[in-house]
Amino acid sequence: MNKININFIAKLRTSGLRPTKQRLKICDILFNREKTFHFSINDLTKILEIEHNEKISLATVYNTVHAFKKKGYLKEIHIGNEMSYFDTNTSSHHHFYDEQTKELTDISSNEVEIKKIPSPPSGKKIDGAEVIFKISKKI
Amino acid sequence: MNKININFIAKLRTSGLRPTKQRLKICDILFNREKTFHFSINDLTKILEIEHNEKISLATVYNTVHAFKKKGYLKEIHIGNEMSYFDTNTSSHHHFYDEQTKELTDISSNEVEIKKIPSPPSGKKIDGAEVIFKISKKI
DNA sequence: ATATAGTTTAGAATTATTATAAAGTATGAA
DNA sequence: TTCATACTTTATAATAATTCTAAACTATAT
Repeated sequence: MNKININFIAKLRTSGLRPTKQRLKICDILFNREKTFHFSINDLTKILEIEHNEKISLATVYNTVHAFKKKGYLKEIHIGNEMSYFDTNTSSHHHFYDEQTKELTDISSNEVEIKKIPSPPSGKKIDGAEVIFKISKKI
Repeated sequence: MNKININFIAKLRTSGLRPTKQRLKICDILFNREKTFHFSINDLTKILEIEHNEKISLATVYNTVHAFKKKGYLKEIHIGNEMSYFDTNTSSHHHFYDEQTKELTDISSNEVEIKKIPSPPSGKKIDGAEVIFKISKKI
């Protein structure tokens, strides 16, 4: 039980989530990283099983990830044709998406500037913009 | 068998797709429209069954839509958390996405201008950019 | 300690999509 | 025309991602 885990315990408690050992383990995997992390539920389950030798029920992995998303600790991304991806970088940012490798890379918000913004449909307001730059191998 | 259908027959033939009655019916629904059309396989199946009283096998609807996509007559879009959506507007363009109603609206390419473009990862080239403007009801 | 509300779990259910393999059909050649 | 053949359609089964369910478990406040 290190300092980092104590922080997670506090973080979860203030969010109204009980700091169970499953949630703490998942926190450890997701948030003890230098770089932001893009993952699917399947990725996370594999990491838990193989790298950490933890057998957390699949339903719990879903529950936890969705709880973290609801609390704003994760962001859900929908790109590509497959399943849901989650991103530990919850700030507004953009992505490179490699259609060949299906790989996602973050682009920080200040690297993109949208000059001309369309006016929203009447009665609607724009909450944000996300750009996906499709990339492929240079030939 | 009107003029429009004859055009579809020619179009399909030149694509190497046989103009079957199922494909022609789907062409009629998708492409005889003023505005571009965003739909899921489920939407299209419902339209076929209810509005046109056609019972085309679900597998055929999938096959046809994917064949049309491969030929470049449809574009697949991945936004929101659900299933695949297809767009009859295959030109490069952007979207408004209403997170409350899950509704998609087209934005033509010339209404958006990206000023600052990030440099792609090494060895990769940028093929295109798509912007999703998230909108919600004005309060 | 203990009651209670929040959590985890295995397994079933649901939903979207793809695969299969048999029956049907468009097409070009004879 | 007729016929062979390759392409299509179809119902059904299979797969895959996700959600539901209800019973067992556990953190927490009293």
